[in-house]
This record gives sequence, C-alpha cells and structure tokens, in this order.
Amino acid sequence: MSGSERSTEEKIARLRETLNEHLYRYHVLDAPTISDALYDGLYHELVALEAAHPSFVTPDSPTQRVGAKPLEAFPEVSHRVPMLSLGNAFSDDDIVAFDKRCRTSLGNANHGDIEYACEPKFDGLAISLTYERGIFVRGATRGDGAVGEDVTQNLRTVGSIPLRIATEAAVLEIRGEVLMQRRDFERLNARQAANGEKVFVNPRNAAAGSLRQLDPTLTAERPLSFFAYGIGATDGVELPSTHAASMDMLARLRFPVTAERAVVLGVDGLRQYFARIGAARPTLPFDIDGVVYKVNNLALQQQLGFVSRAPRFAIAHKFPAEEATTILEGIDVQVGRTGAVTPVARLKPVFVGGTTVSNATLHNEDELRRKDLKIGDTVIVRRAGDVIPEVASAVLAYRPVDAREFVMPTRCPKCDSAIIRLEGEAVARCTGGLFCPAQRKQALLHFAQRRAMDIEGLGDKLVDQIVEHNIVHTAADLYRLGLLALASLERMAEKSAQNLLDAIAQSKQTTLARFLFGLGIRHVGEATAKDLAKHFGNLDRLMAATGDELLEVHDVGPVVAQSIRQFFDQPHNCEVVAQLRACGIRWPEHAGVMASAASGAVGAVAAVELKGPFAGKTVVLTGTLATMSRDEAKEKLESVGAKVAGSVSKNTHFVIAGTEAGSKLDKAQALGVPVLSEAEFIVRLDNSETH
DNA sequence: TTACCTCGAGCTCA
DNA sequence: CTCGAGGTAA
Repeated sequence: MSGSERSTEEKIARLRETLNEHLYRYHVLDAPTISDALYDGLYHELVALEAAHPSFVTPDSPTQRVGAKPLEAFPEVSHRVPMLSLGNAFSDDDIVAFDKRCRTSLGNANHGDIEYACEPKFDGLAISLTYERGIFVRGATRGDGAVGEDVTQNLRTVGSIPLRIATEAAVLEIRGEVLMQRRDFERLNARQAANGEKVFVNPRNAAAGSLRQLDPTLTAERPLSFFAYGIGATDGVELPSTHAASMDMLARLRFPVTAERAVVLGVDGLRQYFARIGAARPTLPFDIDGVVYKVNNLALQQQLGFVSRAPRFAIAHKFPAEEATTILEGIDVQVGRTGAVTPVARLKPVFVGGTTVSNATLHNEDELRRKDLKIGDTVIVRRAGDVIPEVASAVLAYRPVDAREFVMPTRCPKCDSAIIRLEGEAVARCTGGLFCPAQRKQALLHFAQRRAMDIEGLGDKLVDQIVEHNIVHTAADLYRLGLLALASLERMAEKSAQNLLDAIAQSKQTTLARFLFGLGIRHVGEATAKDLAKHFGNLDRLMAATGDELLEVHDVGPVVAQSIRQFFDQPHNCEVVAQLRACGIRWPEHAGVMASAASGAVGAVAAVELKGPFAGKTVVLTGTLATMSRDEAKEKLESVGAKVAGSVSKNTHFVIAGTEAGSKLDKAQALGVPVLSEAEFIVRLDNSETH
C-alpha cells in the first residue's frame, strides 16, 4: 500500500469517526454541536472519498445507512432468545399482587423490599438489534415472539441506532422500541399534507408504517427514534448483575436509553414512580402507554423465571384506558358461523386511544342489560391497552326521551328463522343453520381460511357475492365452480376468476386435520381437529365412531364428543362431506393410534406412534435456555417422543442451543447437525403432539 | 378493532 | 386510479 493510499484511508476513517460522533450527539444526546449544513458538507466529503476508494468503505460508515436496494419481501428471522410479552397491571391492587408474588417466589416475604428497575413503556414497535463483534448485522421485528421479520435495511436508516459499538462480545443482541417522537410526527404529517400525501393517524402507526417499507430510502425519510430497554442473546460477554447496570452499559455503548429510568424499592417506590411518570406524561416528547417494572437483580430474575410466555419478574403497569363520549347510534346484530347472534354497537365515530372507533361488540343481551344501554344514549367508549374497544356505560343524564331499548329479534334478520336462546346460555342463536345466508357465508369463509383449506383469494366480499347470487350453497359447490358462473360477479374478470379456480383446485390436496377443522363442527377447533385426525387417522372411522369412542381421544370430553356425533348424524352434513370427497379432496390417511391402543401397547410403542418434529429423534441440549431449565426442556422433549442425549454425534438429529453454548455447538456445526435456537425449539414443541 | 403496506387486477379515461 | 385480499402490529 502506498503512502498516499494510507493517508486516504486514515482520512476516511477520521471523517467516519467525526460523522458518527455528530450523529450520536444529534440523535442520542439531542445536543448537536455543529450545524446541519456543516454536517452535510462533511458527509458529502466522505461520500466523494469513498466513491473514489471503494475498498475503504466499512459497514459502519454513515454512508451505509441509506442506499440499499428495495427488497422483494422481508425475510424471516428466528429469535435465539424469544421476544416475550409482559403481563399487564391496571390497578394498585395488581401491583401489590405482583410484588407479593415476587417476594413469595423468592422466599423473601419477611425480608426487605425488592429493588425494581422502572422505565416508561414506549408506545412503538418492539425490535431486536444483533451486533456481531460490534457490527450491526441484523434488525428484526418481534413477530410472534419466535420468528420476526428482517428489517435490517430499514433500521440502518435510523440515526440513533449505532452501526458499530465498542464491545468485544461475539454476539450482543439489544432489545428496544422504535417509535416516532411527537414533534417529528407532526412535522412529518405537515410535510405529507403539503405534498398531498396521506397523513398518519398517530405516531405509532407512522412508525409501524415506516418500518414496513420495502424500499429503505422511504424509511430514511421518516424521522424514527430508537430506545434500548433490554438485552437478548449474548455470546462472549459478561453482563452486569442488575438490569439498571445493563442499561448503563447500553448507554455507555452509545445506545439511546430513556432518561426517565429509575431504581426504586418495594411497592411504595413503584407507586411513586407511576405517579411521577403519569404526571410527566403530557410533557414527554413521545407517547407512552404505561410503565414497566422489572426486578432489578438479574439473578433474582432467573430465579423467578417465566409463566407460559411472559416473565414473572416484570410487569407492565398500564395507564387507565383512554375514554371518550359518543353517541350510540344503533345496535345491529351479527350472525356468526355457529348461528350466534351478537349485538354490535354502531357508534358515531370517535377518536379515542389513537384510532377512530365506530364499532364495538356488545357480547350478548345480558351484558347490554347490565350496562343499561339504550339506542340514542350518549355513551363512554374505552380503549384499553389491549385492542378491543368497549362501550363502558351510558351517561344517563343525557339520555334522550326517545331513547330506545334494544330488543333481541325473534327472527333472524338474514334468513327469518327463529332465534332462540337456550336455558342457561348467554348467547342467542339463529336456528336457520346452513339455510341462513349469514351462517353460510361464515361457514364458507371458515372453510376457505388459511388454517383450514387455504383457498387464497376467497375473501369476504367474494363470499358475499357468491352466496347472494346463489352460486354457492355448500363448500362442495366451490369445487364445481366454473368460469361461467363467476363471470357475472363484480371485479371478477377472466384473470381473477381463473386465479380463484386454480386456488380452489390447489386446496384439494390437504390433510385430514385441516379438512376437519374446515367443516366447522362446533367445539372442534384447530387443536381438536389435529387430535381427532391423529387418533382416527381416517375419516370413515371418525364418522362411524360412537360417543364413547370419541371420548377416548385426547382432550375430547362429553360436550365435544356429542357435538361431533350430532354433526355426523345429520344426513345433510354427511352428504356434503361425500360430495367434497367426490370432488377430489384428498389427504393422506393412516391407521391412527386406535389400533395400537387396542393391541394393548403402552409407553414405548405409543411414543413411536407420536408425530411431530421431535418424535423418535435424538436431541442434544447445550447452553442456557432463557425460558426454562435444562430439566424442563428435557422433560418436554421426552413427552413429545424425543430422546435427549448428552453428547453430539452423527446420530444426533438436532442440537438445541441456548446462550453461551459451548463445544457441543461447534461439534454440531462440524458434523452438519441442524441447530435450533430456543425460539425455534419452542415453536416446534408447540407443533408437537404430546401424550 | 383499526391502521398500515403490498400486490394483483379491474376499471376508467385519455 | 381504486379495490379486495392478505399480512402485520398493537
């Protein structure tokens, strides 16, 4: 390398450092020390130098934040440590209970107060940032907790996310929230409006929408912020002993960490913190929907562990649900797939909790009476931390003289069949069965849905049309559709029609479980359908099964058994099933587990009969799992038919790697044995059949 | 329950 | 350009 090249490389490096420093001051410290114009000048100098010397470009250069090409789609990423959700608390009682639970579980009931780390709960999107040897390599959304979407390109454009951090850790995964600050949101909306583009309803939606852009240059134009609040997977790094110290560490690594965090003692400390943040809420630069409390000591956190999918050592204390008053303009009824007739509130649209609410379920008649709601009432609508809006109560003082009481219709508005409500049941039902177009539509929609027959393109508008036009009565009719029948429908020209027919034809090859689920037998959901398919293995045997035989199926009790029997006792249903099979619907059939159970086989034989990703497989555990102990993992694996071995060999089917995985992981990689992350492991466990 | 993005395709008007 | 469907997120 020549002397001048060396000096160019050094110059580029210096410039990079300078720019990164200014980005940090601007985005994280919120205290820039140079003007935007000066920054731009330096930035363009770097762009020019890098363009002339492409070999000196590094992944942490500020120029690498933008400019990536649009994606086709977001790839999936599985989280090595699952991204769990938090339990919610809404009242002081809930908090007292939380503290008590922690103290009892820690055997600490009579000792001092527990130390809690507190922070605001940002109203944004949870994401994970992975750094390998200090370089930002991957950013992902939470997804279902186990698998999220890879939005690395978009996250690179977020100025407050460092592209390189000063750590020796082989892997360091940071968890945090992407959000849009109020001021940025308002400015963005003003700009959008000025350009004649759509304005966003609230900062959270604006942030979510920005992150979902396939073209990162669009994301780069959106003023997103990031705040770190936790650490996920790590390799080769020693973590501090408390959460607060971890946050301090993140701050030293130059991640934005909220200034509102605090460490407090006991319930009183939690109360004071909640009051303080509640008071500060309107003046905060971003939206929050509560605060989060975590047991500060990480060792104690481990001791407390997890319940199902949420940690026991942390809780979200939500602010009271936002409320607004509006007019209850009417109450319609909705007829569901099972004929259940549900009253639905039609509200004068009102903006509450960040969205416009115009519909809300009223559940059933009793609920309505209890709340004493009349049509025409001024009502209080509430949108809690969760998603479902609720009509909380009527303001009786404003009740107009002509307010009308809701009466449950006695005849179905769609098919005029009688609506009856059985003794002791809360729901009223339309007795029209499949004669009722509303029920027929719902049944078809259910049949076609992804988790059932998966007929792509058959949505509710289309189902509406084919039912209204009397083109389709039963599911079997779908398989007899032709181009001609579809020609009369709206938005159904040749191409769409052919696509739909192709999708229908494709759905013929399916599984017994999907088919059973799709039939929409009451009390037979996805899980029960799987159980039934596994047990009988064959539809004819299931249809012929007596109530007692049905009771032998895992998780089937008298109610479910009776419902299945009833379904197949109706000649009409058997007829439709026969027609469907005649139309060419196919699934692999097998002997089921009945045969082996009847032959008196137990234990080992039953385990071999188990299906699923782990049945009959040899699995090796390595590293520390976040959500369960080694023993628990072993127990769970064995219950789904796996053999848990101690060391990796070529006969090992899977290695499950937690954090700090050691030589077993290396060996697995050397032998080419598939390695599962904890999250992938949990997902597969859920898909397994236990006995 | 609502809002957002993306895609394919239909519709409309030049 | 507009619509429906499908997916995601809280």
